[in-house]
Parts: sequence; C-alpha cells; structure tokens
Amino acid sequence: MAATLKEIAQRVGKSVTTVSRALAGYSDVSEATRAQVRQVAQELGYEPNITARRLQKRRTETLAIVLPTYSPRFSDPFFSEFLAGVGNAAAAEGYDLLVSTRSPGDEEEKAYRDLIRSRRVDAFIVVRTRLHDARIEILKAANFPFAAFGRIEGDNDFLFVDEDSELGLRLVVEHLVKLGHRRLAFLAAPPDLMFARYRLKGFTETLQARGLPVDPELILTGDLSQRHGHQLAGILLDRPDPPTAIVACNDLMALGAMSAVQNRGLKVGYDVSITGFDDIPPAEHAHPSLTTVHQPVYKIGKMVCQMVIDVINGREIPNPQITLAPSLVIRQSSGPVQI
Amino acid sequence: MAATLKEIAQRVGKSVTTVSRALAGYSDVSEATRAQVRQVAQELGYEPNITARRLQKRRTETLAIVLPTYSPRFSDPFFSEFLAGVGNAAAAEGYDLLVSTRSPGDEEEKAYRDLIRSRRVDAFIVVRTRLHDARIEILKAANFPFAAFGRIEGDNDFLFVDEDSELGLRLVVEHLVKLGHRRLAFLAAPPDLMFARYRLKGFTETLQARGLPVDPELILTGDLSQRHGHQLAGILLDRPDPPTAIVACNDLMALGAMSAVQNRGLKVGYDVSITGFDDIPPAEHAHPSLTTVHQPVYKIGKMVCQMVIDVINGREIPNPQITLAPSLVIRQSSGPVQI
DNA sequence: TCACTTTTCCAAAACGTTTTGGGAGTAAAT
DNA sequence: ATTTACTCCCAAAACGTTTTGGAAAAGTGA
Repeated sequence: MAATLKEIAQRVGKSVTTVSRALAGYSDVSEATRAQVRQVAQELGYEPNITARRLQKRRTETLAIVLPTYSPRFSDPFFSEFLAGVGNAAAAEGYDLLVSTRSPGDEEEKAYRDLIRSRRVDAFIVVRTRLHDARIEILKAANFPFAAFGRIEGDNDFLFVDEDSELGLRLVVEHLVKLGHRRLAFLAAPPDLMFARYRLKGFTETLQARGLPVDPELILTGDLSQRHGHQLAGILLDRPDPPTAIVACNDLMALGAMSAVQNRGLKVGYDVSITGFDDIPPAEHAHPSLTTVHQPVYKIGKMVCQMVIDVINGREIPNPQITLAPSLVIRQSSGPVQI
Repeated sequence: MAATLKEIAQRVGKSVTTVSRALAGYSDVSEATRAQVRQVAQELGYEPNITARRLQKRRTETLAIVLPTYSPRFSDPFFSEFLAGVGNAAAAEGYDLLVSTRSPGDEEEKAYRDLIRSRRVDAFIVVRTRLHDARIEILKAANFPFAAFGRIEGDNDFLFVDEDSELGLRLVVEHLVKLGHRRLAFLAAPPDLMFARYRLKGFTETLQARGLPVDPELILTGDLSQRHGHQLAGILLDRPDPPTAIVACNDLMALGAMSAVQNRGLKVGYDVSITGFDDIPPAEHAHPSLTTVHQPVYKIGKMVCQMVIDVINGREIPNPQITLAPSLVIRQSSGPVQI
C-alpha cells in the first residue's frame, strides 16, 4: 500500500503536522527533522494523495476543455495542436486537463452545466467562440473562471486570446489585389462562428477600401471541410464569369478548392489563385503549396491556458485580452492574374 | 456556498448517515424520510462533492490517455476521432478523461510514471502500440490497469482492441492483383509501430502467396505524413520502371502520393492506382476518392474505454482481446492496370 | 407476556491531507 | 529573576463523503 504522512510520522516519531510541514518546506521545522522526514519519505516511496490534498484545498487542479465536434466523424487538424499547447502549459503548472467532446447545442450546454455543478474542475477553456455563445453565457452566469480562444459579439469582458482575423484577411486581399486580381470569391464559414464573421468582414471591407465591388454571388458558405471547399469552388469555377482568385476562410476548404481547380485542368496559382487561413501542416506541403495566414495555434493554446491558471491562482494578469497580429505566408497557390 | 450532506441533515433533523443513505438509495431508509431528504436536497441545490467521494472510495474515476505526438506541430486526423470515442464512453460511465500529449521517449515514459505514482487516474488507455512498448512495460510492471488500441510484439496478455491490419492489406493487395497489377510499391511506416509491421507483413505475404516478387526497392518508409507520401511516391514514379500501383500504409501518405502522381500529369486510378488505410474523412472526398481499408476508430475508442472501465470495476470481460476484421472500401483511386 | 424479526436510524471511524492556534523549551535581553 | 524572543513541535479541526456495526422502536406470532 501507498505510504501516508501518518506512517512517516510514526517512523520518524514526530506528528503528522510536522511531517506535512517538513515536506512542504515550512520554516518552523528544524533542518535535522526535515532531513530525516525527507529520508524516510524517500525510503517509503511516499507520494502525497492528491485527492486528499484537493479535498482539503478545495481545488481540483483540473481544467476542462469541451471540444465542439460538428460531425460524429470529426477530425480537425486544428484541435490536436491546440490541445497540445493547452496540455503542456497545464502540465507545467501541475494542472490536469479534462477533455470531452460534444456537438454544439443542448448536449454541449449540459456538459458545461454538469461540469460546473459537480465542481469537477477549477476553470474552463473555451475554443472557437460563437456569435451568441451559450457556453460563455453559462460560465459568466455561474461566475466560473474561464479563458477563450476567440471573442464574442458583445461584451468581451473576459480572458481571451485571439488572432486578428480581420487583419489577416486584409493582408490576403491586398496581396491578391496587388497581383492584379479584381474578381475575388470568398469561401465563408457558418456565420455564427466569430472567426468566420471577422474573416468575412476583413474580406468585404478590404475590397471596398480598394474600390472593388463585392459580389454576393461570389461569397459562398461552407462547413470548413475540404469537401465543401471542393464543391463550392466547383460552383464558382463553373460560372460563366469565374473569379480569378478564391479566398477561403480556412485551409481545409482552400485545399478542397485546389483540387476542384485541378480537376478542371486549371493550374492553381496561375489560372486561379487560392488562399487559405490557419497554416495547418498540409498547407505547406500541398501542391502547389498554399498561400495562407499563419495562426500559431499551439502558442495560443499555451497562452490561454496560462491565463486561466493565473487567474484562478489570483495572480495578476498583465494583459487579459490579447489580440495577435497575423502574418501572411505567401506560397505558390497565389500568383499574378492572367489577362 | 455549496450545500453539503451536513446541511441537509440539519434541515431534515436526521443524521448525515441517513441523508447519505437516503440519497444513495439504501433500503434502510423509510420512504417518508427519503422523500423529505430528496426534497431538501433539491431545494438546496445539493451536489455531492466529488473530491470527497473520491477520497473515501479510493478511486479517482479518471482515465488517462497520453497522445504520442511525433512532431511539435502534430495534427493527426485520427486522434480526435479516437478521443471522441473514448471520451463519450467514459462520460457515459461517469468517468473523466485526462488527456495529455507527449512525444515518444523519455518525456512520455516520465508522464506515465508520474501519473501512476501520483495515483491521479484509475487506468490508462494506450494508443498506437509499438514493437517494444515501454508504456506497456511500465504499466505491466506497476500492475496498473490499462487497455490498448493495438497489440505488441510478445505477450499480448492485456486488454486490447485492434484491427487486423494484416488481413486489411491482404484485401488491398488481392484487389489490386485482381485488377491486373503486378508491380506494387508499398509506402511503409516506421517499423517500431506495430500496425506498420502488420501492414507490411500483409503486403509482402500476400504478394508471395500470389507468386509475385517482393522488390525491396519498391518498399519505402515514411513518417505517415502527407508530405512523406508525396516525396516517396515521387521517388517511385521517377524510376525507370515505376510501379503500377502504390499501396500506402495510411491514408495521409496515400493522399500525398496522389498529388505526386497528379503533379506528373498522370491519372490516379488509371495510370497509377493508389490505396490507403484508415478511411479518414478526406479519403472519401479526395479526387479521385481513395480506395482504402476502413478503420472504425470511434468505435474502437469506445470499446477500449468500455473494457478498461469494466476491468477496474471488477466486471467480467467477455472478450479481453479483440481483433476486428477490416473491410475494404473500393473507390476511384484504384483501377485496372493499363497495358 | 415473551421472544423474535423487521424497520429505521445513527455515532463513529475512515479516506489523507493542510491549517489553525497554540505550547514547551531554550536563549537572549532587561 | 523576570521578561521577551525564538525555535521547534503538535493536537485538533477541517475538507465532505461512505461504511461499519450496532441499537432503538415497532411489529409479529406464540
């Protein structure tokens, strides 16, 4: 059986209190005693029972993240990287990460409420914020600590890290305009996703700022998957007046669009330019490689996690609302317009 | 503050014991008392303190899964789905899922040892088994409950679910041979991964069984990524005597191989046939769609999780070692050989 | 009435830790 | 010789639950 403080105390001939305090490094324990306690603890292979510690400290030292899965067969190249960022930051601070997956809606809200009520976790990490985000409303109402990757419509009076998607799209559009493109199409994402809004906004406003028309027929909405990217690009390309550039809301759809272009015997980056957003690993290794906006997902995961840990430990948060400036990664899938 | 049994007991005028037993459904509580306890618990919004319960029950009701991440920017379409399967099964049984990510090696082993020593979790789920799997050795040595997705070299005297990859590859090769292919190449994976072994074995043995030569020059090893698939397929295609079919160890490499073929102006499924393994979502929606072996990752996740929960609860495991028969999904990327 | 069973209840212990609020003993200062 | 200060220690309470081992009260059958 696992050793306890009590056993150490018996062996050392001191009280449990003293043993506890010796190991915790309090100064009201003599060095001799401390050394002896350490020695015996070592011998017995003592490990504190963290459940007992958690009970006494009234903390679970656990963070929750509920991944929104839009389809049963979900497979988002994005989440695994984010998870790694969050998980490593959590581990570094001695926190556990409790992960579950729910599809948005009732099930998801129930998961949040249950986790809050059962006090299983100390805080939440919310990912991929939505326009009216029930998760954030629940957390705010319960006054439960959390940090988000992304912002919401309305009061962003909570901890978040976000990339400035609007600016990201401005960089993309300006890059394409500079290459001579005038007819740009946009593969949008469901408008309840905040990042989709920002990206659409960045797209249209930059066009307008450049004095270019915003043709609603060239703005199609997909579900972020490669398949939808393929389908929607097909629709655009089969028009009598196809766009010369397709700006996708994310890399997956851009990759799908690329294959649609190639299927029609056209050359990506020459006949049609294509851009993405996220800079997932396949973007770099696609053929041609994909021009996209880099999003440091791992780093954002770390930041969000660190923030929320800081806040539950009452530490000062120097910068509770962080918006990162994106950078454009120009690769082969975007090139000068052909005339 | 959150209500406790003590408060309910005071309100009801009964002991804490009785309240606890009333809520737990013991029969030595009168129906009248039970109703009253329930009523008051409801009014106070009572939720049991899960940490206290865990301390008393000497269980953490938590499962650990450490995802092996081979690169910092890892993004495996596979894990998210597996995670969903495991997570949902765990949630259904009231278990929490503790997730972390480590790259294989010392860090990973340390994570296992730490989790075991600190008794943070009741059991482990091991994923993507390896030839000499240090994780499994550690768990066995510690006599710690676990279940694996995959087998190991040597004694498989532990809980596992695996798909019969060897059979999967037999199906693939026989399909291609039936289509007239004689020169088959294989994109293998690092041989310390068990599934890579099985797949390679299935490939070579089926060729031999069919009386076809196994040309070592046509067997190249990659890291499972799309990029490596692309590179290695390039090497094969640029040979003076290129293969007519490329059998990839997984879908990601197959997808990479497809783009290499297309880059050379060849038609996948016509000039060169390509097959994968896993049946990840992009496989279906690739162009052409990818012939592959279906792997029910979500379901396997559920099964593995259920198994390990059963075992820590002392329940009978009807089938502690499960090998699933795979099914071949024939799509457009494989076609008759051209002569 | 007695013996026996059934119903209903509960005090106390246990899980293993940390914190609180001292107290004893010794050394230094007055 | 007394006060003050410091060092080292610890009993007890607390965190909130479940389990153990009865015991009192009520009912039953003779």
